[in-house]
Amino acid sequence: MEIASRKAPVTLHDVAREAGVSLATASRALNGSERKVHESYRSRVLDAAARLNYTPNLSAQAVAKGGTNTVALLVADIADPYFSSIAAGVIRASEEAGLVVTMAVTERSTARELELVRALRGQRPRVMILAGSRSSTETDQDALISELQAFEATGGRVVFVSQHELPFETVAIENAEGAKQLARELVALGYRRFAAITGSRTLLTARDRLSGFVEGLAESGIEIPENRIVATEFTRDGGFDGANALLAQGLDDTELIFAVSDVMAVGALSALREAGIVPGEDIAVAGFDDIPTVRDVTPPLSTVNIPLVEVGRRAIALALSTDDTANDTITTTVVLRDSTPSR
Amino acid sequence: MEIASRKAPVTLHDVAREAGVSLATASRALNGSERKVHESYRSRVLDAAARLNYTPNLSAQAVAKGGTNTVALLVADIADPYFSSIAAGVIRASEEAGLVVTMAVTERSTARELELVRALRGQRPRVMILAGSRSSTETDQDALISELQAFEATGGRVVFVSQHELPFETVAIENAEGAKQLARELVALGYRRFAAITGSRTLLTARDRLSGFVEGLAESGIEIPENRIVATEFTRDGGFDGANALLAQGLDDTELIFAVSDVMAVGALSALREAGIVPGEDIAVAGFDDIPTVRDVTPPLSTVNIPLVEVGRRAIALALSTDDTANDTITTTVVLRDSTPSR
DNA sequence: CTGTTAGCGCTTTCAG
DNA sequence: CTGAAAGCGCTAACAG
Repeated sequence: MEIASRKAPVTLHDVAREAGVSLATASRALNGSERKVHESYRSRVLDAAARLNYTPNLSAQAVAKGGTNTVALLVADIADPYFSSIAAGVIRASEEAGLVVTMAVTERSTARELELVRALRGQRPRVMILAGSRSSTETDQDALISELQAFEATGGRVVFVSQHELPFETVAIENAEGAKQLARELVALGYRRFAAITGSRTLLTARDRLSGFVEGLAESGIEIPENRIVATEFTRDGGFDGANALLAQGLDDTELIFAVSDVMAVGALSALREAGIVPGEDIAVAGFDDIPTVRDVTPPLSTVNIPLVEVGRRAIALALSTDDTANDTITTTVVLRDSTPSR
Repeated sequence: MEIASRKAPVTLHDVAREAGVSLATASRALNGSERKVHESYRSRVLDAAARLNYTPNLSAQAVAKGGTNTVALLVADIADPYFSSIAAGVIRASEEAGLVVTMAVTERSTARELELVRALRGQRPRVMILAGSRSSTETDQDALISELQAFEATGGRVVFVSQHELPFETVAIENAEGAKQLARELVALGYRRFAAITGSRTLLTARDRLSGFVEGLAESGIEIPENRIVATEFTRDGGFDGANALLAQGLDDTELIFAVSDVMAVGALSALREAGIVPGEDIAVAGFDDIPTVRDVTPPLSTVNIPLVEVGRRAIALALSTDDTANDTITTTVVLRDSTPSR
C-alpha cells in the first residue's frame, strides 16, 4: 500500500461533470474566446472550477492549440546587474502580455548557448530572446543560426539584444556611438591621456565600445598608447585585474582609465584604491552601462547610460510586433559624475 | 494565398517515418529508458532525428507522462542582487538536474505572489521555489497555503527560502543568529552607541535581523534608543532615506548604523557621504547579506555573509531530496571590513 | 449556444 | 524487441 496518495490534479473533465455541462462548454467558459456560452452555464462552470480549485493544464493547452505562451530568455549571467536589469524588463513586459518566461544561463559559453537553444526549442516558446554579446569567433555560429531559423520557420520569434550582427530582429545598443560621445565629453573636460581596460578582443560589445571610444578621441587627435590598453575578463574581477596590470606597468601620466563596462570599472576602482590611488583625484575613471551600483561607489562613476530595463521591455515589444523586419536601436547617453572631474 | 508558410514543426511521427520504424520505437530510442531498442534501429532513429533536426515537444511529453521537468521560481525582484544571486544558484542546480526554470517576479506584493502561484501551478512544475521574505500581516496567507498544499497533494514540491514560518520545506537563513553575532563582534570592537535602519516592521527578514541585533547588544547591556531606529523601504533608496532621516534628527553621538540589508546599507553610505560625513571615519556602518557590491563601496562594508548562490542550490537540492520533511538551515558568518574599524 | 468527436505529439500498456 | 492502439488534458471543428 502506497503511503502518500498523490491525488490526480483536477481536470477540465472534473469541472464539466461537477457543473453538469459538456467538456466543450466548460472549456469555452474557462478559456474560449468571449461571448459564446450562456451566462447561467458560464457561472456554473466558473463556480465548479473555483470549488474544485481547478487550474488548466498549460501543457495540455499547448499541445491542443499547437503553441505556448512562453518566452524563453537566455542570458550570460543572471547575477550580473546588466543582465538582471534586462531580465527584469523582459519579465515585466512578458507578464503584462500574459506570457510566462523561462530562463536559462549560458555562463558566457557559446557551446552552452547552442545547447540551450536546442533544448528550449522543445518548449515551443513563442519568443526566444538572446541577451549577451556576441563573439566574433564563434565556431558554433552557423549551427546557432540554423537552429534559430528553424525555430522561426515554425512560427517562433527570435530577438537578440546586443549588436545587429545576426540575421534576426535585434534590439541594438548604440555601443560605439555612446563610447564615442563619452570620449568627446571627456576631452572637453580637459582629459588628454587615456588608458583602457577592455574585455576579450573578440567580444563584440567590448570591441565596439573600445573602438568607438578610440574614434572619439581621434577626432581630437588623441591616441591611446598601445600598451595602455589591457584586455581581461569582462567581469568585475577582470576590471580589478586590468587596473592592476596597468598599475604594474606604471600609470605614468595617464589621466583617465576607460573600462568598457561598469562592472569592470567598479573592479578597477577597487584595485586603484587598494593601491593607494584615489580615483577621481589621482586618476579619473569612466565606465559603460550605468548599472545602479555606480551611483554608490566612490566617487560616483561617469558612464554611458543604457536604459537596461527598457531594453528588456523593447525586446519583447519587438518580438510581439507584427512587423517582421522591425528593429530597434537603443540610444545611449553620457552621464558625467565625480569620477571624471573637469581638469 | 498566405505569405509566410509557417512550416509545422518536425514531430516524432516524421522521425519514425523517415527511419522506417514505428512511433513507439522512435519514442523509445529517443527518450525511453535505456537498453530497450536494438542498436541498428536505435541508430537509424537517431540519424533520422538529427537529419530532420527534431526536437521533442516538451508539452506533449508532459501531458503524455503527466508531469514536467520544470522548476517554477518566484522572486521579489530579480534586479536585486540578493535575489539574482539566489536565482543563479537555482538555475545552475536545476540545469544540472535536467530541469528547466521558469521565473516570475512578485514585485514584493503578496497579492501578486498568490496570483502567480495559481498561474504557475498550471505549468504543473515539479518544484516551486518561493524566495523572498514573508510578511507577518499577509491577508492572503491562508489562500497561499492552501494553493500550495493543493500543489503538493498532486505531487509537487514546495520550497521556501527565508524563514521557516509556513508548513513547507524551507531553506532557512540564520537571520537572527547572524545579526546577534554581528552585534557581539561590533561591541567587541568597541562600539557602544548604535542606530538602525530597518525595513517594514512586518517584514520577517527585517524583523528577525533587527531583533537578533538588539538581542546581541543586550547581552552587553546596550540598547538602541527608540528614536534611533528608523523603518523605511527594504531597498537601496530606503537605506538612503533612512540615513537621511537619522541625519535629520541628529546623529549626535551615534557610533554605528546597522542597516538590515546590504542594499540598504549601500544607500545609507551614499546618503552619509552626500551629507559630508565620511563612513568608516566619522561613523561606522554595517549591513547584512554580503552581496558582491559591498566589496567595492567605500569603505568596504562589514556585513553578515549569506552564501547566496549556495542557498539557491540548496533549495533545489531540498526539493529533489526524497526526504519529505527535510529542512535546511544556512549558516551565516560575520565579515568585518573597513566600514567598522575598531575603536 | 451546446454537445460530440476528432485530433495535438508523445508515452505506455498490451499483444505479437 | 517491436508495433498497434489506447490514452494524457485540452481545443476546435462539426453537427444539432
